[in-house]
Amino acid sequence: MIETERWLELLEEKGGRITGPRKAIVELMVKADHALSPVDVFDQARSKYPKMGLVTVYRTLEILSELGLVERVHQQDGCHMYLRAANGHEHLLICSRCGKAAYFSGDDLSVLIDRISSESGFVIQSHWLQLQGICQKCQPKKFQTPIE
Amino acid sequence: MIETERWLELLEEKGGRITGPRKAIVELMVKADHALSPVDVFDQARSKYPKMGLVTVYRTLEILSELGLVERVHQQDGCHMYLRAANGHEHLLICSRCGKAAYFSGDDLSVLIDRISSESGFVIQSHWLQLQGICQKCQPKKFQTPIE
DNA sequence: AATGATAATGAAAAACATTTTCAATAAGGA
DNA sequence: TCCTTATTGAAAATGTTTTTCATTATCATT
Repeated sequence: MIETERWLELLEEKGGRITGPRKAIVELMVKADHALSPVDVFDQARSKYPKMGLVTVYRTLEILSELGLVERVHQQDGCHMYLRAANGHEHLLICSRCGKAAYFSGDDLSVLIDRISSESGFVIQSHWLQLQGICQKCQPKKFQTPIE
Repeated sequence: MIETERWLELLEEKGGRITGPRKAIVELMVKADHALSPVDVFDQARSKYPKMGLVTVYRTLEILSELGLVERVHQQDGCHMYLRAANGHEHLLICSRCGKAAYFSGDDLSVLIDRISSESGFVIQSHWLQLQGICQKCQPKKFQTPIE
């Protein structure tokens, strides 16, 4: 649970208060290994903090996002899921069926980025590399009709 | 305008009808070099087809998207812009200020993908590589990167 | 421990974005 | 030209996110 503490300390350093709803959301996001929508977070967090409001989930995800601890996940069927942010040069590998997340590193895009920068005249600010696939658990079900 | 014809032919082959609203939207998307929201498309397309409804824009973008001709653009401040889809192994370079799009190629992620696939157990379906930056027009002059 | 300033909360309402419904229209084969 | 049916626009519905505001709770200061 050391990671939870770290997130809460960062929140505090930024001038935020540590509250019940925030603790519940942080605990949940720290250990989430599947992308979660605000409503997913809301539902799960209410078991720890039943008075939780959905608005607080939105607000807390925004703060965690500003702190770089959480990131919105981009998927072909929408972009309203959240996940622990990638650290350093990690990139996301995500299951397009169940949202299971894995992180990988090992690419080196710096040469490419330098080249594109000078060819295009753009000042490159960030890059985004993500792999979509089907995780092991979902593979036997690959040919089933997707859940609606 | 040969590209416009190609899009319309693909639409027709798919069993769709070629209509005024669709022609207006296709012409616009073919030559768009900035990411456009459905409302942007709506506004621009109405100059060619004043009766255009916003719903038709949504529907047409969806069809063009199914045909692989148009793609939703993912940006940190939202994912409701559209752009001509990348062809083949092209990837998108987008200005985070004005939405100006450029495409690049020259990466080879296949080795990385094979490695991640076997390490993670995921069956990799697709990959997304995108660079975010500031285009030349949006840069303060003193920071401009000269094009080579 | 009690106090007080104010940050954070939840509920309701508002603001957006997108989709569905449906009657009227128009595309394009017969 | 006719006829079938895909397409359209308007309105309503749906879904997501943000704003507003009165109440509550945190935590620095006593």
